[in-house]
Amino acid sequence: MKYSQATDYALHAMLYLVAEAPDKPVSVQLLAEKLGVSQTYLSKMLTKLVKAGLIHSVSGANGGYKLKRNQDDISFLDVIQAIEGNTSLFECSFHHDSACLIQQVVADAEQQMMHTLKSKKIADLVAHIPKQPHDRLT
Amino acid sequence: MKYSQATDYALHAMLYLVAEAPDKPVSVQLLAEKLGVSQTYLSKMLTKLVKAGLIHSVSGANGGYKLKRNQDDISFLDVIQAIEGNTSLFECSFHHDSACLIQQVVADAEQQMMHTLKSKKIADLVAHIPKQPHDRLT
DNA sequence: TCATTCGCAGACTTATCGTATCTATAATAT
DNA sequence: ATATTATAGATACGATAAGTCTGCGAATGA
Ligand code: SF4
Ligand code: SF4
Repeated sequence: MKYSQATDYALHAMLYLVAEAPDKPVSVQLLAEKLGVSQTYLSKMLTKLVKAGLIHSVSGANGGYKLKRNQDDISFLDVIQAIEGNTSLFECSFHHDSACLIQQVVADAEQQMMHTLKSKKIADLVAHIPKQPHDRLT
Repeated sequence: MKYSQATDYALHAMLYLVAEAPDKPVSVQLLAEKLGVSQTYLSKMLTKLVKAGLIHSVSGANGGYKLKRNQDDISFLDVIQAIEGNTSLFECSFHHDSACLIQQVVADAEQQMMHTLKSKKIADLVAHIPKQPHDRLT
């Protein structure tokens, strides 16, 4: 049970967008090269980020992606949920009359995690990184 | 990104073991019937619980499974980790020199969740359930 | 205007993992 | 001994993740 690799890519891409050029659009070509992943595949994740309202896309020549909100508003939770969805870790297919106590317990615990992930902003990491998020090799 | 259905089965099985017969062994046949899942499949999860030290198995006629520890010592986290493993939600394949800040953030958040799951005991739910954990239908 | 550059969307293939079954084996009570 | 029960391995199936290919539409600039 792990976050998908797509989340990994998305986090690194956001990290780059925040650290490098908050205003100027960055092409998927450059991002894909930095992360060592194909353009078409990475674009799927970036599109998800767009639909989640985290970034903004501009078509045409010299286009690319740039941040939509203030960079301090973008949390880890935002990125993770944009990719992984916002379904609970525990969801039973069988619905019965009384409320499910098991789901309740897991949901409560998950809420703790989400709270922490929401408080952590992408920009928080940038400060600790010398120049820019390193290129991924794998 | 969801817990596997096996975790669902394991939780319900543990719930039954705690609620019904903490001492007398319960056969996988009975448990499987209650949960609506095949014996051979459920046995795999129960074996994992055995290896995790949560329950004890006794072979032979009138055998089955019974709790190993005190029932108040068995937390949700114990069961979940027995099935899902204890790997972090976020693990990058690429290891570089400096520590990974992303993994750090997610691990911290996950720790919050684990703390809650550890404080919640299986026995806590039994008190709220009228007679016994209901049979699963699906 | 026209061609180039770019993001977007859908169909598609492949790999991986969860789910589930079957069978054989070992251990224990009667 | 025989029936009963857990355990382990091999195997098959299905769902989802991972990745590719292709065409379309929007914007730029020459
Ligand atoms: S108690 Fe919760 S997990 Fe169990 S069958 Fe009911 S809804 Fe599903
Ligand atoms: S920063 Fe972390 S997630 Fe990114 S490549 Fe390095 S180890 Fe992997």
